[in-house]
Formats: sequence, C-alpha cells, structure tokens
Amino acid sequence: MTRYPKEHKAEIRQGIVAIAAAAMRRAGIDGARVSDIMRKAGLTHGGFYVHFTSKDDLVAEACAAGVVDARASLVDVARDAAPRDRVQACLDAYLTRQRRDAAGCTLATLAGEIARQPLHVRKRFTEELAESLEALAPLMPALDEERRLDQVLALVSSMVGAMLLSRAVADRKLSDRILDVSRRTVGGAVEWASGAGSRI
Amino acid sequence: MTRYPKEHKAEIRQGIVAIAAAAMRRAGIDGARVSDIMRKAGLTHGGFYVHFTSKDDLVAEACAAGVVDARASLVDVARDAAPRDRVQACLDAYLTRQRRDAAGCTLATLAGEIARQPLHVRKRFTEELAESLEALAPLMPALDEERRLDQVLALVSSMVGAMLLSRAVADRKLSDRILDVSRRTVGGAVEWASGAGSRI
DNA sequence: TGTACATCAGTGAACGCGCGTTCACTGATGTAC
DNA sequence: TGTACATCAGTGAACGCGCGTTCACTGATGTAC
Repeated sequence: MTRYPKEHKAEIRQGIVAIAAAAMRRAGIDGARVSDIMRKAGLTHGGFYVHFTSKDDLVAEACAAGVVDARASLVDVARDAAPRDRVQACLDAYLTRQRRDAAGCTLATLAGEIARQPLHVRKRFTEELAESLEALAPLMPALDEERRLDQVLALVSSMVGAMLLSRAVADRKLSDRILDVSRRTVGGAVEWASGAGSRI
Repeated sequence: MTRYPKEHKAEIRQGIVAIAAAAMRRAGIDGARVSDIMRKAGLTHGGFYVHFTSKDDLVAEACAAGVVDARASLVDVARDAAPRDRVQACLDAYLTRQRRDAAGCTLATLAGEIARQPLHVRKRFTEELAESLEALAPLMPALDEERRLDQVLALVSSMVGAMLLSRAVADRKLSDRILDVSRRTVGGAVEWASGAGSRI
C-alpha cells in the first residue's frame, strides 16, 4: 500500500519473526501457521513471500530469535547476581511455574522439533545457541575457561530437561516437583563441572 | 482376510503401536503417518480403524509404549549395577552417541510435542512416566523414599535435557561435549538431591 | 455331512480439509521529463 | 510545477498436495439348521 522508508521493510520482517517465535513456542513449528502469523502482524498471508522465500526461511529466523530471547534474559539475571550466586539465580529465574505455564522457552519447547528440521535451520539455531553459551560462560564461577563452558552446558541441559518434562506432564504435583527438585539440585552438577566433584 | 484366534487382533494392535512409537521417535508425532505405519505393519491404511478410533488414540498408546521401553532399559541397567554405581551406570548407558544418532528416546524426542497434545494423550503419557519413576526410585542410593524420588527426577530431567540438546545441535563437537559433560556431572545433582549438598 | 448365512479383519478408492505457495492485481509513492 | 511512468509492499482468490478419515466391498472362517 503505502510506500515506506527503507528501514520499514526490515522492521516488518523483524515483527513477523518475533510473532512467529512466540507462535512456535505455543503451537510448535508445524502448528504455527503462516496465515495466522501474518494476520497477527496486521497483514495478509500473500504478503509473506515479500519477506521470506519459504516457511523454512522464517522458521530458521524464528528459532534463532527465540534463542536470542532466552540468552538475553539469562545473561541479565546472571550478571545482576554476585558471582557465587549466579548459577542459582539462573535456576531460580528459569525454572518457574510462570514460565512453564506460559509459552515456555524456545529451547525446551522446540529443540525436539528442531532436531528434525532441514540442516540450514539446525545450523542457524546452533550458531545462536553457541553464541549464547559463550555469552554465559564468562559468568560461571569455575577458574578456567574450559570448565566454565562445561558448567554452562551442564546448567543449560538440566534446566531445559526439567522445563521440558514439567511441561509435558499432566499432573500438577509432579510437574511442580520436577521444577523444584532441579532448582535445588542442578547446582550440584554445575559445581562438579568445575572439576571439584570429579571422582575418577 | 483370514479369520484368526482372538489374541491375534491384540497382537496386530501391539505391533502397530510398536511401529508407531519408533516412527514417532524418528519423525515426530505429526510426521508419523498412519499410512506409513500401516504399510510397515504389512496392512493397508483402511484397516487402521479396526484397531483404533483415531490417530490420537494411537498416539496415546505409542507415547506410553515409548516410555515403557525407556523405563525397561534403564531399570535393567540400574539393577545390574552395584547400588553406589547405579546413577552413573544409567548416565553411561543413556547419554551415548549411538542413542543420540539413532532414534533417541521417547522422552527426549517427543516430550515437547506431548506438551501440546490433547489431555488424554498427556494423561496416558504421565501415567506411564510416573510408573517409570516409581520403578527407578527404589534403585537410587538415598536413604529415605522421598529423597530417592527426588534423585530420579533430577537424574531423568538432566539426562533428557542433555539428549534433547545434543540431538538438536548441528555441530558434532558441541553435541558430543553436551553428552560428555552431563555424563560426568549429573551425578553431582543426584547426590545433592539426596540432601547431602543442600546449602540452605 | 452339506448348505446358507453371519461375522469381521482387512482392502483401496474417494472425500474433505488445511496449509504452504503462487499469481494477477492494486494503489500509494518516487522519479524522469 | 505538472504529467506519465516505474516501483514495490501488500491483497486475496485459487491451486496443489498430503494426510486423516470414511465407506462399500471382499473373502475366509465360524455357526445354525
């Protein structure tokens, strides 16, 4: 319709990506329909192909955007805490009933589907995930760099697993307990990842 | 075609469920097509509705069957190990490259989708999962019953998260490292779940 | 013992629906003369 | 300064395909007489 300045197209595209990321968290990759996403963006489905070559193209962007969202909130939480409390701060911020009952997190809700996506989607996701891990690593308490990356991997894996299971389970008590237990215990794994607990 | 003894129908149904569980692990719930599953069972798609009222019906059964498979292998592994080594034995048996590169495990590959399934599917899944956790709990090292269940929850959540992420990631090195780190460190979380590591 | 009928797992063509994608078109703005 | 044309984000009807589901039919077996 109206002719806009050059940045406008990029902004619209960004908006579609953000809406898609949320829709995918809620309904899954297949369940997030192009027409619904475009309607939520205030457009009609035909205009989609002005911004993306295919749904796959959008999926790759939206997965990446979802990871970026998750990263931003975790990094903020960790940075605001004292070095020794950062792991626990992440656990407390992430493993909440609110996050479980809301859309959740891209990692927990979509990782299973991403594993089955075309390679370029998985690569885009992996890039962004790797960058997130690198952003979190310096905030971990271990003394050397490699150990800090180990700590992040242990932390993130465990958080994601707990969120995933607590969302799948149709039993409030069990679901709550999964979150609570992991919130209390994952710190132990992260501590071991610093080398302290290595038994062998 | 041929008229079979009464048990035959039940056997065919079981076969379809097993084939569906494997297909779902590989292709996801939506990706596992009724016609493909029936073909693999040696039948045509029309006969499906002699055994199930809908695909949902099959999905519920197949999710449950997938959890039962996972439970059986973990319980066997744990029981064959000395009490103190059971947690590590589960980690070593589960977090393998082979399992990652093969279909994986129902929990890691399907939990994200299960969270979006109709309630009766989620309930069926939850029943079977709860039973699995109860079957594993007595094999955990903590002294009291509640703590043992906590240990199982911590163990399973972390294993599932690590498997999920290692499957999603399109970078061999990172994927391997996720498995390796969790194999080494999740024991720390499980130990804390026994009450030993509680700092507060 | 032989014949007619009921049963029921299984067949495969056909249906309907939803979703991604295409395409001819619109209309507001920028640009050339 | 005014007019004709190019551009291009966006529209919405239509297409094609795949998948779950239905349904009239098959044919082997069990059962009643």
